[in-house]
Amino acid sequence: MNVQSSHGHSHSKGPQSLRLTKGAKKVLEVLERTDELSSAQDIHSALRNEEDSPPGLTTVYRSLESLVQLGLVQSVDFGDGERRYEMVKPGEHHHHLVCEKCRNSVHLDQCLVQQLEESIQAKYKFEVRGHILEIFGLCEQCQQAMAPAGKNQ
Amino acid sequence: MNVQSSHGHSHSKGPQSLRLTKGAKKVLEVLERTDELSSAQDIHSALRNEEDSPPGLTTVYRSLESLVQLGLVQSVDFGDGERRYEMVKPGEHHHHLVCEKCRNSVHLDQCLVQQLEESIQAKYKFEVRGHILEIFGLCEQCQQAMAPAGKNQ
DNA sequence: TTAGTACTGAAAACGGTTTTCATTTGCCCG
DNA sequence: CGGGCAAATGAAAACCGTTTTCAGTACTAA
Ligand SMILES: [Mn+2]
Ligand SMILES: [Mn+2]
Ligand SMILES: [Zn+2]
Ligand SMILES: [Zn+2]
Repeated sequence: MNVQSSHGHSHSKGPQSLRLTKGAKKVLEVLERTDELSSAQDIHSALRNEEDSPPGLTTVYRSLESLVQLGLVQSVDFGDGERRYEMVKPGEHHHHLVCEKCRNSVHLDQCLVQQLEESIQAKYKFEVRGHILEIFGLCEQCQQAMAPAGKNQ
Repeated sequence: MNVQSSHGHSHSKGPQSLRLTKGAKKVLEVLERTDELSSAQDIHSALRNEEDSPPGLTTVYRSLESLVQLGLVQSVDFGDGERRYEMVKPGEHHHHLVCEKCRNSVHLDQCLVQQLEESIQAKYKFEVRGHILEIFGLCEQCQQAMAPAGKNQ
């Protein structure tokens, strides 16, 4: 995986390609110091609160696209229409247990699907290339907070 | 699971509730005879091509909402911003292998997540309530169609 | 019939994302 | 130093699936 800084001018890809532009660096900085998942808007407003000339929302989107392609960031889909992003170990990915009550999420340390790829390949002759997997429910704290009192929702 | 016909007037839920309205029946008819996943728009245009007074798109959305709640239909999210729907065995659900080339999908017969719920519960004290899981790749035909000739995409 | 409620649908609103396009940036080279 | 030029940027508009609004209609019970 070949990560280069912007204006490195390697005579390669066309526009919108895999350079770490100024904007992308700022986006990455925000993600670096967050353990939670952030939407494009989250990132954008974080930057507006701290940068003197923050990148526009469009640039944030474009940066995220590059960062995902570079394997430094993954995009996560909770099915609520708003994509979230987070840093990952380069080239890796993971899934989550998302609490429906407090919205916190546990980052799983191993992918449940990867270890099934072979059997899927064998059984269905299907070449797995990617997948979506997110698990929803209640985290330990919210279970407890729910049990004693009258169940809230 | 208590499925009743519209205007059955059980003195229960408020509006927007779990009745099988005229519109919902038509929607269900469309889904009954399709093996593929259908978007709301798909269903809507199917109905416009065959009904003399087809339900509006709004009604299609509302019907799908009810049908999902009734457990007769599941909504599936491929992460492309357009939700799809399909009939399921009442109260059940399943996942798919989606071919990125021909867009056909294999309906899996067992849920990979359900059998992991216990261990997740044990390891993370997380109460699983739901999940998203879809797998993308290449179906057998598309693999073959790809291998011999110059690889298309 | 009448009154009350659920259902319906056209149009507008919504909200996240993408596209457009004119401007700016900054490296390259003469 | 200047242009020259391609990449990067951002404001505004477009997009597009979905939801909301609200006024009209259909149905049912009394
Ligand atoms: Mn994570
Ligand atoms: Mn299916
Ligand atoms: Zn995975
Ligand atoms: Zn499942």
